[in-house]
Amino acid sequence: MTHPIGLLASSGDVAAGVGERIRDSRRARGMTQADLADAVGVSRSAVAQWETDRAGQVRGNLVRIAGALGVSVQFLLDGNVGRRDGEAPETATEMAMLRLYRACAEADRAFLLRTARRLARAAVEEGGGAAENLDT
Amino acid sequence: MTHPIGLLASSGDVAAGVGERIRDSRRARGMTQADLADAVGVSRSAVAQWETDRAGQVRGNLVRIAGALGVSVQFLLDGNVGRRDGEAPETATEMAMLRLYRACAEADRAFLLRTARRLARAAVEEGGGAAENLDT
DNA sequence: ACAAAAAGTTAGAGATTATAACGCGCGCGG
DNA sequence: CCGCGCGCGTTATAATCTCTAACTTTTTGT
Repeated sequence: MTHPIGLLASSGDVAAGVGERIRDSRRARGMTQADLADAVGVSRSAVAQWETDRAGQVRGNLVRIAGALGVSVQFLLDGNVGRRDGEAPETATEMAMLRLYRACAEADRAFLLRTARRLARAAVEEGGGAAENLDT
Repeated sequence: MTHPIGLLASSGDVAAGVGERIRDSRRARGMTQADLADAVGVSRSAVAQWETDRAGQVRGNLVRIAGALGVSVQFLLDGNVGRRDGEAPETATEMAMLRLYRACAEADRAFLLRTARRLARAAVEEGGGAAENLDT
């Protein structure tokens, strides 16, 4: 039942080094802590705590911080290391499936999804394996 | 002009709709709330609360959630505002369709295609829209 | 229709964060 | 030399938010 999913982004602290990147980005823009605090809408000491990793996570302010600093949230969190692109349709029939799906009416799309889900499930169970076929 | 990304996160509530995207992405992978909860390491109800926007922000789990769902944090937060709308679909339901289609057995895939084609054709005729290329 | 699984909801405990206040170090002018 | 402003780090406290557990409702499958 338990799925060891930690293969992708598991090891250690996920948000390690966030403060450092915040500080670097801030200085890069020539802002003081007070400036950033003002831009984000928090107190100056809050910024100081972010940058010293005293506040493990930065709550919802992350998005505003990224906005004020002109960087992406992804960069603040990961440092832009583990860039992983989503998957795109590969074969022609898959693209066709997609096009048809888009052309359907809302209700029909729902129907298609449910049908597909049932069929897929059946296939998975038939194949004997767990749900690994639906991964990545 | 030195704002590569800063322009995106400028307006209003930044984290609106996070829950919806989490739920869509989860379903796209054919996971239950319990599965995602297991993968992230929290309780099932926590996931339910994320998806219903009851827990305003998702704290540091966002990174783990994104990892378990195979999407980027940026997508969960911003919804990938600037995505290309050409052929590559990253919307959750479309990805779901694709994923399920792939998981189906050969015969079932053919069946899905036929069904989709029929429904799509009906929709086109109904909506009076220009008949696009639904072949292939 | 019925049973089971999945999802939604609530109350409460626990943990985390923002704020305010204080201290430290540095540069500058009188 | 001393005081002053400035930028920054740190601590204690109050407020906030999130997670867990248990229950209810909805959906799914036979």
